Amino acid sequence: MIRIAITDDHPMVISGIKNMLSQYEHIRVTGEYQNAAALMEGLKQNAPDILLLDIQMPGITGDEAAVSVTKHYPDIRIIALTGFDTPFYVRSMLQNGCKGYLLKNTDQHALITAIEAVSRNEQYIDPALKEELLNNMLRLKKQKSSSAPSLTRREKEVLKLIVDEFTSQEIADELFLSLRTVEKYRIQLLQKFKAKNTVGLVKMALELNMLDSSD
Amino acid sequence: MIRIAITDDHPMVISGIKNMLSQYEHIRVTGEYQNAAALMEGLKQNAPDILLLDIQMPGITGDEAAVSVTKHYPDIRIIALTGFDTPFYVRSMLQNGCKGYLLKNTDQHALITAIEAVSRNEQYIDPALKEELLNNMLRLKKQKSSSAPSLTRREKEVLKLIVDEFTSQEIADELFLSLRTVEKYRIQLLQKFKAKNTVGLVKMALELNMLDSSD
DNA sequence: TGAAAATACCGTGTAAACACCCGGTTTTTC
DNA sequence: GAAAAACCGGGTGTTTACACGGTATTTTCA
Repeated sequence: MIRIAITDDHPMVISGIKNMLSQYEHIRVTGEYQNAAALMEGLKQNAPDILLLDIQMPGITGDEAAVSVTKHYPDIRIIALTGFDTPFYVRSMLQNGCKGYLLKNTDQHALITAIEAVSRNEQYIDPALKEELLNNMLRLKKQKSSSAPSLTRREKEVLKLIVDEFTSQEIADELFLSLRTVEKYRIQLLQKFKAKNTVGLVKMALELNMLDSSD
Repeated sequence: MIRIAITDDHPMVISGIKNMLSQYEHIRVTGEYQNAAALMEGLKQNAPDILLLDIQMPGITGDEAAVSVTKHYPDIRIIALTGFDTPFYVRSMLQNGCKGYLLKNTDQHALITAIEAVSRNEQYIDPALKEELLNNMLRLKKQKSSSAPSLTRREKEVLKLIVDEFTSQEIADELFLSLRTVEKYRIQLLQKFKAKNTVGLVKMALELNMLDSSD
């Protein structure tokens, strides 16, 4: 017997999910909430095994709600519900303790599959969303790397060591250069990246993936 | 008519690919090379439309070769070939101009699909590899976030501003604190993250995704 | 082959970061 | 209601980063 709570600010969604689940005898909906406050109240009385949680609710964002729930009820497994237009939140949600991720336009089969997978403590992510996530990741990186300034061999070497938390003196020792020379490269890097300080440099270097072995 | 060149240090692989492609009349193998030097020589004489490129070759790494080829021959579309054990390189390869990514144990159908997709200038990544990539990404992040130190409200605020390239004085002005107080938080952060300097701090903060809106 | 870029070095100076020390109040937590 | 943690501030000093100036040799590439 799997007990399920649903939280969504649209009553129609709740109704739809209940209808989809109604024919399964081993699944019972034990709570319905239309906002985060009602959810937290309800959990005190009756904690479910699985929580279907909308990530777009008025007042509180999904990841905040997820963090709050997992903190107080670590045994509740959360399946995030969302529209197709929010791949941005997915990673954050999964890191905040969600075991599953479903699209709202999912069909009955996927819903049951997700619930049963998560109740076995497995992860379930909607296949369409998986695809979207991966493409997002790759596309994002490629766009960014196109705007990366071109660095010389020495600049790259120095940058790598900066990212590895070397000081200028340590870099000088490592590359057999004078301190001044290294400091000059630092400033050149700052200018090329239009960064204000080393922090900006490191962020750019990491985002643009400029630290690979390639040339 | 699609012209294809193959570069792999294992003659058997080259032979296998040629055999798989032999029955397709619109595909012709126009070059076979067993190392990067031979490849670069061959391209001068006879540039193909598509290059099947092994990423594990003696002397030169795949991404170096890919960069070199795309630089001199931007019209050649590269499909990277690899074993299953190198998800690490995939992202780097795709950023270095590869349009496709195939596993060496791929079957004939996938090979043709990839070649035709890439010749239409689309991207093709082996489905199994896609799955692996995504899991790697998620798993990596989750492991890391479990080892994240817990920060207080102020520490998080200061950390965010540090990552935004604020100096201590600017942070003090922003949060209406004294310079000394901010410097103290900086040192606390360094200790909590076991970082050597601000660079380490920023790297950890970015990797651990500690800059979300959540509390 | 000649201009441009990359490499390497130096002088001088200010601003920022880092590292210790110390004191106190307020809020959280058990 | 006591203990712990978070909060806020200060003193003093060293190290590092950043900024501006300069010269000279080598490499790269059109």
